Amino acid sequence: MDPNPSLLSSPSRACAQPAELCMEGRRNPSPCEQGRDSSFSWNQVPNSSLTDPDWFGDQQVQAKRARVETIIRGMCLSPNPLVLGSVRARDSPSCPEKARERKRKQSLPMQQNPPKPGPAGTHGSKKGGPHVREQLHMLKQQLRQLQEHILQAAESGNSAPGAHSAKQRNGYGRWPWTMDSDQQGSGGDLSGVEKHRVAEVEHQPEEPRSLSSGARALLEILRKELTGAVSQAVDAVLQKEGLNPSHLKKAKLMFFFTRYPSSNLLKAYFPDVQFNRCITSQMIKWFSNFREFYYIQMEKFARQAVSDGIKNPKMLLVLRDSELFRALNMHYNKGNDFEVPDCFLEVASLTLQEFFRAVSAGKDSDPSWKKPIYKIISKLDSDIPQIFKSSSYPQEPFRN
DNA sequence: CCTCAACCTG
DNA sequence: CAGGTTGAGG
Repeated sequence: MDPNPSLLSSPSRACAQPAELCMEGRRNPSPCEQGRDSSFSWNQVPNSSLTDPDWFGDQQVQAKRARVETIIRGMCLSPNPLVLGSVRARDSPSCPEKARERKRKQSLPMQQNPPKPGPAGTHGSKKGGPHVREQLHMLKQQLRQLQEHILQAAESGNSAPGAHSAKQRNGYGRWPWTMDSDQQGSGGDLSGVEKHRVAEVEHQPEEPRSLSSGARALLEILRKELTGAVSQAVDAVLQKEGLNPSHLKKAKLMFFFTRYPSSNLLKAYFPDVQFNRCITSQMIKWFSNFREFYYIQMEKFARQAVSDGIKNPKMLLVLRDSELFRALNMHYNKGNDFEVPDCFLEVASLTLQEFFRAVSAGKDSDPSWKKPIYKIISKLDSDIPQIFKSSSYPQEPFRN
């Protein structure tokens, strides 16, 4: 119940004691208290940062989306979706669930009998993408079911002659209405356009009626259904496919609050990610890399301070106009579209001071001299603002 | 054994 | 940033 969270004495001290120093560059009285129920000043976040139209420029995501859509369209047109294999191909390296191959094998001595006839060097079967393939297959089936339903509906609820011709032309894997929508749109972008298209259809009061109103209404419904299905499919596939650039960006921002996130925490803050071993360890790895950069910078600047003849560690503060801050901000908040929380500056200052103390005391002769520092810093994680729990944060801050 | 984090490398 | 390696710890 202590209102003053007692995480070590250090963290608070960093800013509480040398008030004179802190005052220099600090703009606000530390908003990020470490208390359990600390209230984060999120709402006051940067009006300025919201003006950036390219906030988390999701061009990569869009590109990816376009690819997926192309694939899905391919599924519609080709009964033999070989295309699937090339789906993910490049960017994200697949994570072949490190098949723990128990090497105790060899109950048979000598003669290595590699049952794998495969070409040397290639990993047997698993070379295909991760789960994307399965997912696409599922989606394909779903679309197929939809097709069936549609046909059934068409047969039962419609006596118009026009409908029959449509049904007859509907060969395996060929859907007339998909052609139709392909024709009116620009080839590439489905999703974005798609939704508008649906809206258009809905509001279109009347079209030239060459078909019975029943048939026409049905077709419209069908089109709606299909576009909806495709849209969902795209989203599903996209969700994929593991971690995307916006996830990375979000993770970097989260680093301002937590240097040592637990996997549970990550799960809580990335609700749109389906965690499995690979994804989890990849994210953990991200933070590991973040820390690496962070500590390297700290050490670098600490040594600099030492060689500059600085004596009092308290003199070392990471302020928003410092070089160190620029380096860190550049790394974790490149677009500078996020306001770095003060709690991070405090932790950074403390880290810097710890490195300074260690180096100036010659502790760095010990191979594991950093360990104690890591231990200290690992206890200084702050709570992460709830907004981060939104899957769409910081994406589309202006959604509606 | 297995996991995790630091470390090193590309 | 991802891979691979290593050493500490459960």
